[in-house]
Amino acid sequence: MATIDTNACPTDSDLSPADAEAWFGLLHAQGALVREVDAALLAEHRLPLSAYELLFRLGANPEGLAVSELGRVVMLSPSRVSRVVDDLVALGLVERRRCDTDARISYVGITDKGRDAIPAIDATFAAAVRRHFIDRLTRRDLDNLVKITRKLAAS
Amino acid sequence: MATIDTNACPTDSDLSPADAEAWFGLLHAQGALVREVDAALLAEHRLPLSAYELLFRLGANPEGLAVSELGRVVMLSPSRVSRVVDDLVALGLVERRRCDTDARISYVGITDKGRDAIPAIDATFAAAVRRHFIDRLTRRDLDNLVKITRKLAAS
DNA sequence: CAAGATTGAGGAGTCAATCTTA
DNA sequence: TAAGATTGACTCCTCAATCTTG
Repeated sequence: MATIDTNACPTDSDLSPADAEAWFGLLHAQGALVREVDAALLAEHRLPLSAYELLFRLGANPEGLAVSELGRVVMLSPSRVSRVVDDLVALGLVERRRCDTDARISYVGITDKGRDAIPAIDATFAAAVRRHFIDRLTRRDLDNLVKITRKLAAS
Repeated sequence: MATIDTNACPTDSDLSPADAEAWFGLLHAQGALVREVDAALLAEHRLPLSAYELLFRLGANPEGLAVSELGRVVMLSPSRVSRVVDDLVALGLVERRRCDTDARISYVGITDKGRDAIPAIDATFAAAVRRHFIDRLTRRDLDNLVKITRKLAAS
């Protein structure tokens, strides 16, 4: 309903109605998507999406990642990463490790407990993403989306 | 860089690498997009993107919209709308109007000052959206995106 | 009681300032 | 001095509780 209203209202913007629909459509669809997946993770594991993404990246990098590297990978500021890591450390899923060659760096690595926890969390994540995103689109749609987001990322 | 790392790392997720790239690619590209447009609006008019969108919808509805309607159109909670409206009222761009037939409803309408302010604000918005989004894609990409977001919105 | 709007509390995220080490 | 991490103060946003009116 809201979406139809939004799209049906060809505003006075400098943007053409088609361009405006592309922008607001993306904005709103993606907002709804993130809300759904975040809510599923929160409900089943009390972890927000950003904590999941951090944990997931650390699972793929057992040697650990510096806070700033982690921030680049998940697109979060160092300060936010630092606080999410605090939370994950409190849960025992992750640990901070000293760097021998440069004491300024704080490596973050997954713990055994964290590694054990990943499959269940990932199942929740994957189910939500499939249900609200993947399964609603064709393979062709997804390919197009990847092409588009790659173009946008090349800035 | 960050994007390439992200995409190049074919995680252990239940999601296929292609599906994961579509999800995270969309997540990250859209996050960056919103940041850019929001920053432009903030820098040039001291208004966040959500205030712009409210103002813009009200410009297209001179008779005014109820707070809850406005929330549906811009995809914000009623409480958030209420506070953004506070800010816009303080700036004199918008006003609250009583509803004669149902005193529970608070209509929000644009003021003359608000109407006068729209063109400059919209120019900033449109320029930012073009620069970071529209101009980076082909017409075909945008059509595909609209098709995709429509499918996603039909939930 | 239910619906619309507002307020309070709190989560998620940022930037700027600070602390430590190179 | 500058780089990496953390902390403080702030914004944006939501949910739950409250107030008012139907």
